[in-house]
Amino acid sequence: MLDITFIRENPDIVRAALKNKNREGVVDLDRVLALSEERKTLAGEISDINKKRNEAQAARDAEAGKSLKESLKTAEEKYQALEKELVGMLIKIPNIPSADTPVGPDESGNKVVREWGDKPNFDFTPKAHWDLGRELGIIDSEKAVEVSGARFTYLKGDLALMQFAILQMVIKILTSREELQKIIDKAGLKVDAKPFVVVVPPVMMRSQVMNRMARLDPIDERYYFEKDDMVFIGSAEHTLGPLHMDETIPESELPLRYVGYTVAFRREAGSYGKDTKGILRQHQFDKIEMEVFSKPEDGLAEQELLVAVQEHLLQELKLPYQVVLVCTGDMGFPDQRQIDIETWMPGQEKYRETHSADYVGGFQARRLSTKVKRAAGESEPVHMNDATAIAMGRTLIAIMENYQQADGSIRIPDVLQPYLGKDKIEKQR
RNA sequence: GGAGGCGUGGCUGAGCGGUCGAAAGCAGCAACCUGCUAAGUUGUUGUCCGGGAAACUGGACCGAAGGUUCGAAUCCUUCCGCCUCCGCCA
Repeated sequence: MLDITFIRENPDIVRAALKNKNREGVVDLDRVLALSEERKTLAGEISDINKKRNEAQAARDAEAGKSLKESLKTAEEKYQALEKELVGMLIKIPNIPSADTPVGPDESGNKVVREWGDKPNFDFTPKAHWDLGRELGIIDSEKAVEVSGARFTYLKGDLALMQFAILQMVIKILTSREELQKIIDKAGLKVDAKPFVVVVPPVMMRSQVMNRMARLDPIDERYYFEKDDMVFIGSAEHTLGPLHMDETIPESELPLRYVGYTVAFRREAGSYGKDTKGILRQHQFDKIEMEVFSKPEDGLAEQELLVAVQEHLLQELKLPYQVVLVCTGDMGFPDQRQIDIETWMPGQEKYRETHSADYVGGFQARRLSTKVKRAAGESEPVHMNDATAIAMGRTLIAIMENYQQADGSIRIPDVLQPYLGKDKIEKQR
């Protein structure tokens, strides 16, 4: 949610943001501004009534007390109705894109800012991961369909082990001040190398808190348990973000950096028939996610750090990728700036999205009520960043397709070999 | 799942219908004092919203939302959370 004061002072910027997201018809900004004025006036009236009421009570004036009680009730009911309508509209207003975000209608407007790595040259026709997976016996989709339905798979044997190897590699880097310092130096950044705290967060949460995270809509994308009013998370970000809700953090303690490992659930409503083969688009996949709480002025630099971490991980795995600055029409609702990384998938001859880094500013913190206490004494919403460290399924795909050999086996990336104790994946059952 | 208990300021904890934004202690801050690794004395210290240049001032806040009452931290209802015992369980 945006700050109402900001909206009042910058209606044109907000109007532009609505236009970019095709939400002009969804939110009547003039109504929002009128409501906020009305709310202010009414709050003053309520305060006055309360003053008189306190006086009546002190005088034990029953008659005046009764009548004031009535006026208070009327005023408060009006205030609540107004507040409800106002907030209902406020939460439909997307965040304001950063100055360097390209303007565009959809993903066609995204901008590739850099590429890394050489795409592999094969002297044979490279296979897609679903064929490799089936032939090697490390992905079983047929049985998963019978047991769980479409968009579920069994990862087996060395492929499952590779997932754990990646997890260990990533955790080792993110918890090491020295490793982070190397990444920071390499990227030419000026941030502290404070290590990430490892978290295993809940995968279910109250729908109400998900709403405060501005991630409940569209509800069709969530697995929702009506009986308990709970939703499955679509990312560790959803339960890492509220880790400090209703808290005020002294600025000396920031930044707070977390890395969470969870399964993520996506209903994939509306993507029927898209990417149905293999493990690219699953209802369930494991993911390592980073979440950072920072001072507002450090938010963009923290995003740069998260992107640098993502790039470092892909470079360690020697996977070719491109970094994409996501445009206004394609970026997430709470995002101020979104940077995606797409990794080369030779079996499909395409770059596919494997990482996303979302800088949301104070957009989520405002409703979560996570604040920073400045040294001078005042407090304001903290700024938040969330970013993929590794989306397991898609990273496994990239490794399988980039490291495939003429004989149908898959070479294991050098950095992962120590964790797996071998150098290639061969046919197994 | 059954039975009982409890949610008060940064912490501990009193208050059980008006004199309560709330005792006391601890912690914090300031001044004074003191020669031994810091103690003592005194004063002071909650958050949020509005008005004011400021001093200051009006309002709200005792888990949350409703209700009773002229008046609620105190009584009632619902919800959320925590604790103890029993049952069950990884």
